[in-house]
Amino acid sequence: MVTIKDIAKIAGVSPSTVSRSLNDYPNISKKTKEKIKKIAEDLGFEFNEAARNLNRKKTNTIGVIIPQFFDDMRGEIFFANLLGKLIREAQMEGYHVRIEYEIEKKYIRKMIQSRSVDGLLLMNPFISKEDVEFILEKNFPYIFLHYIPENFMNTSKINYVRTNQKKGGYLATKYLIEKGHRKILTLSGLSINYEFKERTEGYRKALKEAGIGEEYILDIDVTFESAKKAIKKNYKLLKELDAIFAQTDLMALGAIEALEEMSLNIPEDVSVIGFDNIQIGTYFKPRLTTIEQPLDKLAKIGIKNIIKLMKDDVKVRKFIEPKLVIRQSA
Amino acid sequence: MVTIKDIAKIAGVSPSTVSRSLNDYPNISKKTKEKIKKIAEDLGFEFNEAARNLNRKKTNTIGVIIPQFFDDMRGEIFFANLLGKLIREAQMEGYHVRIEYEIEKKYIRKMIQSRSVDGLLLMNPFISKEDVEFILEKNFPYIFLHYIPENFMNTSKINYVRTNQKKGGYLATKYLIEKGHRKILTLSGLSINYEFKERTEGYRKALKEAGIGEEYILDIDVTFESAKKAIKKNYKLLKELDAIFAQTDLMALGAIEALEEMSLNIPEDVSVIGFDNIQIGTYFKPRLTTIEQPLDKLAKIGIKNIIKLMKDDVKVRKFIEPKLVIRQSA
DNA sequence: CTGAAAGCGCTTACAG
DNA sequence: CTGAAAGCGCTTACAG
Repeated sequence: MVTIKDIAKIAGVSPSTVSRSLNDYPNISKKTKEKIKKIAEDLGFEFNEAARNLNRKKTNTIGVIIPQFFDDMRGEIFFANLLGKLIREAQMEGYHVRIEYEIEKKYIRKMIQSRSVDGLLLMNPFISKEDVEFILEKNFPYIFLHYIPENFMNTSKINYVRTNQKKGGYLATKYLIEKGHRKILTLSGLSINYEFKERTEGYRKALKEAGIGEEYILDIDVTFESAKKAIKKNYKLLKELDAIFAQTDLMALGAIEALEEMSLNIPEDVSVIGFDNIQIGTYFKPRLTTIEQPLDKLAKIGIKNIIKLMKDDVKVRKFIEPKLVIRQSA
Repeated sequence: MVTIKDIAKIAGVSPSTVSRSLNDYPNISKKTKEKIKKIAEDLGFEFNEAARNLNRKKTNTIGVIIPQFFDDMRGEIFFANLLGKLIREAQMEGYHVRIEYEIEKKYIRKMIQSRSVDGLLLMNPFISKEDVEFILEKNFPYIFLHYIPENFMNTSKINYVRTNQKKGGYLATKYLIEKGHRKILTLSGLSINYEFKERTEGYRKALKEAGIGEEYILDIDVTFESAKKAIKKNYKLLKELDAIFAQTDLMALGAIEALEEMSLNIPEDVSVIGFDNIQIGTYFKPRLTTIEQPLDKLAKIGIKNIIKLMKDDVKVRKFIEPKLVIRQSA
């Protein structure tokens, strides 16, 4: 492997000069700088990353902690290549990304103490209190991405970048109301995660604004199958309804399948709106109307801000606005 | 940050002894070893990664090069969380993974020369000849994962882990034949990538084995839309056919939508089989019969073998066997 | 069983 | 504009 020492020897200068030249320091004569760059180029020299990191006390890499359920069904489909987007954004800013599951209790601690990363994007809702407190106490640069652990929801001093879930629920419900629907069922997963509570809050807010008194909330598993089952089971209730707000697209698809098997037409008999905007919705018939959580923005804003935070110790509290995507199902 | 020097001072020993203790060298008295471990634990000590990497001349990380089209539609859907699987497998083996797009011409070279990674999993079919030759010449540990660049297809000295595409095409076609079909159309993407050529070879092999003379091959874009269009356009041809082997699931779904719009029933009038086994196929009606490319195996075998190769300089040439998944569409 | 010393490949304050 | 020297935090051959 070629080092700056090798180059120094060939060029007849000191290693310091080589370092300065290759790093484009100002106080180096054009002549030697060019000579040295030429030699480095010819030899295919690249700085040894470990040596640099050790000396500079930074790694130019952003740690990303992903949740265990990331490769479950829901994760797989919803997070469609979020990792790819994070990698791309980081690379565009000149950083690397170190994506990991938190495989042991003190894993995050370890990443920090070993100085493996310069900052942390935390995407795990189940991150332990101890871990978070450690990060806070060390004043280590971090941002909660997409999720906030529930016990920190109400703390004001937390950094985050996440979708405005309540707004999403509100948009979905308001759209249905504007279409003339009054009896609107929402399929939620209240017991699973607070984001469903927030979506439901949005649902309520829209109903209230429209002066609609009746709520229909079903708290179920957030899967295709359980949505399908729930719709079939509540056959009677359904007769009175005119629209469904499913709080994930997969639930929406399950609901639609149930409705079709009951010979109901969508959206003529019942309108259905989903949440997430997974790509599948594009291929299903009827094409799914839904609320988009813009993952590319999540990635871009997350990366940009953790980098800013690594430099300046600013506060980062950003909401990403969800978007109504109108297609055929509602 | 706490270092072994700090621990040494507290324990009243030399840094060497601390290093040896924490690394569990045999020739250290139980007593001091335990004492030192206790102190390290109390202080929350972790080895500085950069220092270790510099000294040991390795990083414990595997580089993964992903293709630019990774976040295109096809990539997004087909590669469903392949990255997550790679990360998980690597972590289970005690390694990190550095996933990157090849953003500039000599990026791979740079990763090698800067000693950022110990080995490379190459997943880009468009990797340049120069890059590959550089890797080969440096004798740097690498494996082609899933793809092999076309100009190296016929070289015998290449390391790879990939799905047996020909076998996949064969299995799909053979299944259709066994179901009694004779006039089988295949929707391929011959001009896009050699993997489609291989699937088509498999198709041909199965036909030949069954003594079927007629081939129906459509070379189109491998998208939902173009498959749909192709089917509609070839309406006449279709009247004679009894089955379709679409070489991606998305094409299968496009074909199905076209057939349904033409009031044909699946599988009664026309059987359709796909390729990939993307998750969407599970939710569509009719549920998609398809050929699975087992991505979890790809990840696991890829990671396991690059690690082996980093240690031993063995040859790695592994095919992953695709699997027939029978559901409803054929 | 333990320590002193050299070295991994850089960067940079200091001196000239 | 350039060099010698110290230091980043480890590991390990050598000596005892």
